[in-house]
Amino acid sequence: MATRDDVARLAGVSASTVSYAISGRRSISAETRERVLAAMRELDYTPNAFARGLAGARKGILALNYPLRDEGWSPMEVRYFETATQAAHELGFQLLLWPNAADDVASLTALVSQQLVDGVIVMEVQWDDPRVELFKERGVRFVLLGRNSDPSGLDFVDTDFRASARTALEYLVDRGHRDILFVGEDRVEQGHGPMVRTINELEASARRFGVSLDRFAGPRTYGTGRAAYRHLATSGRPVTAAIVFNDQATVGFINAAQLAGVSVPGDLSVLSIGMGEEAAEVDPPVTTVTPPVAALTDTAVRMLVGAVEGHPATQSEVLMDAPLVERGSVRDLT
Amino acid sequence: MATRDDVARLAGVSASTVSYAISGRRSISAETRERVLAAMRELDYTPNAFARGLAGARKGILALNYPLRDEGWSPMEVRYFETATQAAHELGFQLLLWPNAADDVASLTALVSQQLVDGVIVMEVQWDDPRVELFKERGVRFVLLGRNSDPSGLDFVDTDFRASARTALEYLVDRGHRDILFVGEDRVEQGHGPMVRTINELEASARRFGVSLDRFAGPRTYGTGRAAYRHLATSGRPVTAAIVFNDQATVGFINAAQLAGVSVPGDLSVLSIGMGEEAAEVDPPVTTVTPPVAALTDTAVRMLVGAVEGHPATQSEVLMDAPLVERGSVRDLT
DNA sequence: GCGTTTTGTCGACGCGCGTCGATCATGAGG
DNA sequence: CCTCATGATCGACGCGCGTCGACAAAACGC
Repeated sequence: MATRDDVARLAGVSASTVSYAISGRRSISAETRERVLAAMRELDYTPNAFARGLAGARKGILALNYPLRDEGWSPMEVRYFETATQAAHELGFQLLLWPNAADDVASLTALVSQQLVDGVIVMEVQWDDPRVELFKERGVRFVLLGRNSDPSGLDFVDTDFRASARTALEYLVDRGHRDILFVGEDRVEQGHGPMVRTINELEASARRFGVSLDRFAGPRTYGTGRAAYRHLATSGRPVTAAIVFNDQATVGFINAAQLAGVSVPGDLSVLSIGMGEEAAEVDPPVTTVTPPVAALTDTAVRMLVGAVEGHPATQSEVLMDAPLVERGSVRDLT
Repeated sequence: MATRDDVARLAGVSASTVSYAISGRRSISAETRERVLAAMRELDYTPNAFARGLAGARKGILALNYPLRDEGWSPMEVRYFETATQAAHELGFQLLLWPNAADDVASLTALVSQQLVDGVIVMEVQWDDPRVELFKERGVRFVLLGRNSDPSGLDFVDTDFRASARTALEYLVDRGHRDILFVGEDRVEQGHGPMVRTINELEASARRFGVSLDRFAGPRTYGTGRAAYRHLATSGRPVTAAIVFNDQATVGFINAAQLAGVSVPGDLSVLSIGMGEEAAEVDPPVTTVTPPVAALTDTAVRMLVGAVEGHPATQSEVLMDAPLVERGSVRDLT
């Protein structure tokens, strides 16, 4: 493998000139730069990542701390990782996945202490998240993809789940639905921000609109959807529409209804919060309110990279709206 | 951040002694080692990853080259990544995801030239895969998770798809099924090894058993399953069982059948190749023949790490069986 | 008792690069 | 003609660690 010295020798310049020709941090005559670049091409030279990381301030590696649950990843979660990786690569960074749990402070400390990464993107942020303290103490740069209970002064990017919940409920109410079932995940107690904010807002809005809101929750599985339908069928409530914030359960819910002879959306409307493109593949295609995953991760990665490279942060607290995509799984009763 | 010199000073030894106390590559008296370890603990010292990578032979980073398709990842694919990450972490390595396509030689070359990684695990291996040549030329250590058309002399770990296909077909034939539909993916032309090997073996076995085998293929989507059922319904063939090698399509296929009033497995049996644990969540739970993902990635990672650390390879060509898990989606006609 | 290995430790060097200070040539300004 | 700023380049150093050779002390063989 060619090194900087090889390039310098071939180009007939000093080693530091090669560095400056690459980085552009000092002025180099056009002619010299050309000679250097030509030598680099000829030798097929690429700077050694470890030497750069050791000598310079920028290491070129980011970490995505994404706690994995037993259920594995849903398509949406995969997209977070996918788009984050892509955004990082576009900016010349590598992306490491750290699947450690939020409270696995020991492992995270060990990882961080190696000084391998320039910063961390923190996923699945809890209401009271120990990672915030940990990274602050250690002087590790980080951006939250989500929010804890008090995110003031922190860099974060999050979906505005209160607004999403309002959007979803209003959409149903506008179409004449007055008896609604909410199917969520059983993670409220664990301080899952999106679920907490969604439920709070749904209940507030339901009260305001004067509509009835039943609730059901379970793990993120197909089976939870079926269980939710059984719950609905046996509850005796005159539910005409369901909001499902549990992507795996959505399909199970719809299938269970259909197998019971209930038509969707003829007899029962379904609106999903959080399902991705796969919602278009279901029969019927599902109307969704979905976080703008690519925009979220893109913003988070750029914020982190901006901090690493010393650009002044243009914005450090970002809330994004989740757009509603109509696909026909909600019937208009009016 | 404390450095090796700080530890040495506190322990009253030289810097190199600290290194040897950590690595154990030279004998150190028990007493000295204890002093060093105590100093490390006191200063909360962790060796700097970049310095290690620069000075030593081992870099502590592996790459997983996993070409991502537009459909994103299925649960199975996620598990490959997940288990590989875990295996790497257990062995003290970090794992980078390189989602570059197999024929994106330029990008892969650029990544490899940075010398950031000790080796690469190659996923989605094609019949004629340019990466094999690329990595060989560049002297990059790699292990194939899969096989190209001529894997002799290469390190690889793969599922024995011929055996899996045989297992699946025999299972159905043993239970009296004589008219079978195979639903696959439309990736045969692109040289997708598992699909090619499976189809070849299925056709050979079908001929041997004297059973009829219809075929349908499509992208890895829920919709493909529905299309497959329409195909079956309009074909007029007396099909009693389907083998589906397309995890997303499996659910769509079953649902379409059920909505048409066809009971699974009462009227139609379904056996999936390649679905993971999520098969248990479907209604009815689906009988599967599934690659041992964790064992595969574990073996691949260990092979790679073994090579990196200079252990003699115990085995460099591994074929693993995909076990059949009965879950009740196949009816016994005998 | 004296050579000879073994054990434990130290100092020095190199990995490949980013960057600081110094140098030298050039041209502008007086 | 002499300053003084500017542009272009070079040499040296340091980042933090792994490892080699050297060396003193201890253990061994006879």
